[in-house]
Amino acid sequence: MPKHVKEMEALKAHLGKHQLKYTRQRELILEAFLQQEHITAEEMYHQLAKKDPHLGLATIYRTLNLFCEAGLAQARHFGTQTQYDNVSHKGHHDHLICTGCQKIVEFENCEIEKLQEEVATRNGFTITTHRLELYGLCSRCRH
Amino acid sequence: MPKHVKEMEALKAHLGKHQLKYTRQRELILEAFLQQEHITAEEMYHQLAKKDPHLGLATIYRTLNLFCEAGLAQARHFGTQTQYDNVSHKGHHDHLICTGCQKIVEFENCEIEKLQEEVATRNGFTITTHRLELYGLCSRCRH
DNA sequence: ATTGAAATTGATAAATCGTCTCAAGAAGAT
DNA sequence: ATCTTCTTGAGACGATTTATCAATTTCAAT
Repeated sequence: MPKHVKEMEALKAHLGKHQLKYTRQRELILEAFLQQEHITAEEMYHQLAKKDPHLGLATIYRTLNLFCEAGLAQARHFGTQTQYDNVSHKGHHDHLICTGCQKIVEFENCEIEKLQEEVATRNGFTITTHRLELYGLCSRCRH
Repeated sequence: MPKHVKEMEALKAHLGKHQLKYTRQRELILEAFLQQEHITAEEMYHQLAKKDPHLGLATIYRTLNLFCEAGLAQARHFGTQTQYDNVSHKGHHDHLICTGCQKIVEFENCEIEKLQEEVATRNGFTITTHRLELYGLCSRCRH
C-alpha cells in the first residue's frame, strides 16, 4: 500500500476533472514530491535521474505546476529559483529575508499560526496553507 | 524645498559610509523611485527613458539594489519579476485568499505583527516590511 | 485486445530576467 | 587641475523557466 493515498486521489480527481491523464511520470514525480517539504525543479531532476534517467526537466516543471493547480503544491519565488512547497506538510516554516544580502533564515512560530487560525475563523475561512515572509536587514547589513 | 529630503540624506549617508559616489543617475532614479509604492526595474527603465534616453537598464538594477542595501527599498520576488518596494510607504495589510473563488479579504492584526518583531529580533533582523497571505476556502466554497 | 483521438513526453530552442565585463567617463579628494 | 577611484552604458553572459513539435502513451470505445 503506497504511503500517500490521499494526495494521489486528489491528483486523480483533478486530472479527471480536466481531461488530463494519469501517467507514469506524474506518479513518479508525485511520490518524490510528497517526501519533501519543499523542492526546486532542478533538485527533483537530479534526484529522479537515478530512477528514470530519461525524465525531462520540462516534464518536472510542467508537473509541479500541475500540482499547484491541483492544490497539492504552492510555488514560491525565492531568490532566482522557484520553490515548490508541499502543502500537506504540516511543519510549515516561514522566512526571514535580508533585503541587503538575500540571506534567508527559516523559522516556525506556533503562536503566529494560532493567531492566523483565529483570523481565518473570524472570516469564515478554513486555511489550507499560508505564506509569511519578513523582509528586513540582517545584523551584518544593518551597520 | 525638494520633497524627499530625508531619503536623499539617508542615501548620501550610505554612500559616504561605503566610499560610493553621488551621481546624476542615482539622484534621478531615487526621485523616480520615491514617487512609487513599488516598481520593477523594467518599468522604471521605460519611465525614465523620456528624461534620459541613455540611462542603462543595468544602472537601474544596480541602483535599486543599492537602495536595498541603504534600507530605502526592499526587493520582493513576485511572479517572474522583482518588485522594488518603497519602504517609506507604510500602509500595510495582509490577505486571506480563497483558493476556490479567488476572493480576497484584507485584514490587519497587531498581535501577529508584534510576534513577527520578536522573531526578527531574536534572529538579529530589523524588519522593514512583510508579506502574509493565508490560503484556504471561504465558507461558501467549503461545503 | 485493437483502434484512434487526445494528451503527454523528451529534447532542445527560445524567452525572460538579472548580473558581469570592460573601456570610457564622472566624482571628489588633494 | 590632477589623479585615483568609482560609475556608467552597452552588450555579452548565465540561470531559470516556458514554448515547440514530432514521437509516444493513455484511455475510452470498439
